[in-house]
Amino acid sequence: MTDKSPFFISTAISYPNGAPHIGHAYEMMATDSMARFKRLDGHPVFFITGTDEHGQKMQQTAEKFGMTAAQLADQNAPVFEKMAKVLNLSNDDFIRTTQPRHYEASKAIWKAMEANGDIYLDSYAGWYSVRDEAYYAESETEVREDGVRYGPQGSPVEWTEEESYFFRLSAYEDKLLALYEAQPDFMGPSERRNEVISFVKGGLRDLSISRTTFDWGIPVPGNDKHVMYVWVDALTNYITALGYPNIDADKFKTFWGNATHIIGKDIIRFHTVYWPAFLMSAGLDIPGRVFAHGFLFNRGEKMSKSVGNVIDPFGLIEEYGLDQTRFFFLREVPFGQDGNYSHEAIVNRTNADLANDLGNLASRSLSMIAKNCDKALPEPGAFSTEDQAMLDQTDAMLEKCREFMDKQLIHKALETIWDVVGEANRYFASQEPWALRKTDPARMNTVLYVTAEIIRQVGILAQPYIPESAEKLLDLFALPSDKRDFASLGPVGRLAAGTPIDKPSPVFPRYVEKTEENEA
RNA sequence: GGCGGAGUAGCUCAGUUGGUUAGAGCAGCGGAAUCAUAAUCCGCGUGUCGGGGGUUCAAGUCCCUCCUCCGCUACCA
Repeated sequence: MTDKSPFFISTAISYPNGAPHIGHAYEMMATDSMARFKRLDGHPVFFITGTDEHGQKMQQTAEKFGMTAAQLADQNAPVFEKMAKVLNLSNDDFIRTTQPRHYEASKAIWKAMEANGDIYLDSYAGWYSVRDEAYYAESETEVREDGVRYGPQGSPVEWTEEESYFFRLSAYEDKLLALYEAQPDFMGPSERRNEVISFVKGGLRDLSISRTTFDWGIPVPGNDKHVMYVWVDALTNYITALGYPNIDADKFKTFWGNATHIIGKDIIRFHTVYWPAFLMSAGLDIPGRVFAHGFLFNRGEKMSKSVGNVIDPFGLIEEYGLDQTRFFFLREVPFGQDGNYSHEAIVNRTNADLANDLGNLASRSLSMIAKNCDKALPEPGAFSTEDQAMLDQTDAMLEKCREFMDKQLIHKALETIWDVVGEANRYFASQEPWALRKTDPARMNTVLYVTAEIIRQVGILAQPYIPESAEKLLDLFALPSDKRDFASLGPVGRLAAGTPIDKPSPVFPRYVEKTEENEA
């Protein structure tokens, strides 16, 4: 109600040298919930995701399939775009780094860094890992029994010598440390801070930012023999979306300056060291927050193609339902930590929280209204202590959720909402409206009214996480679309007596195990 | 090797500045109810709070030490 500042948020862009996996989907779902939350809370929001299509890995993968890198990108990027749609993302743009606008932005930031005296030409020789896209010192590598030399990440390296442009990262050590000091919330979760700080304190070497050994990338301005290092290119996508280099346009002025980047914990260094250094060099504002989420494991095991336990997001959604999938990962996994997936866990969690606790509460209370109150929300009497306590807890949800979401604690926000759902079930059972029907209909009306009001607010607050189901839930009250944002939460938006309520249709189906009996 | 984090009920975790019988959710067991999506509500845990030692009237909560796991980082044959 107070702060309505513009909000820019991004996922990392995905590398489409293969099919999307659950990790990509997870990041998208989580970021989407934050974008939706801010929108419903009255902020202008710009939310982007996309694909990072350049680099040697793309080129090599493409060669394996006998196609060009561009063809591979054109084949795979749309799958990621489709996934965003299937996940019901509310993204305002989808950046592909092969788009002309992105070439323009990348060349512009390069020139800006160059104009600032931070780019110089030198040469680089060393052990290079194609998979890691990185050079390693000889001491970091080892020759294994198979006669092949491997880098610290376990990927093969080869001796490479090339002319390369360098970014004067070493000049930014103090500035970065000052940034971390001045902006304690610059990165999260907080455990990551020390790691990054000690890395920077350990001394920064200038960064090689161009390649000549392949050509699938954005040409370096003024020297076509070089393509940009894929991370210069990739990070720039965030401002491409805002129309960079046109920094005087409204879009850029409105949304750049306090960005929130949601990323995986594996790429935190690129986002908390390189990216702010690039931005400082180019004279642009630094993001407000970089938050790294954890990895998802399949029954405690890392997912990998060789183990064959990779989860296909499309299949997951088909099996359990979109909102069930969204809810499970956002509620079950503390955001920022690693998480676990299993069939039992998702069935338990979604059946218990969605179908049983919320769905059934809506069903039993609204059914009673439809049957006993002339299909309209009854007029409540004076609120009892129990009624008022219940409403107070409900009205207090927004404030708590807001605080949690500002810190990317998605699971805590959901916990707050579902605490109310649990309390509402206890309230409903203890008030026994079905018994009051005969003994005290007026009191029954009050209990049903209070319960309906709780469901209204839960529905509104659940929209960022389970948009489709929340919409259906609110439809049960025929709530107008302009009464569904967070400004309608709390006492100001109380349901009006007389609101028509039909016999409710189920919003959250239970997941029933497939057995041979059920199949037949 | 260094730095940091973690080790609490079957599972996932809470446990403020040390203080009554260590908590929640889920799973499990028993009961109630029948408005409801066989959903809901109530009751039920002999947990060495990783091991050992110490400080204290009092420690999961502080100190020392050891073990295990994880992250970052360094290095040596």
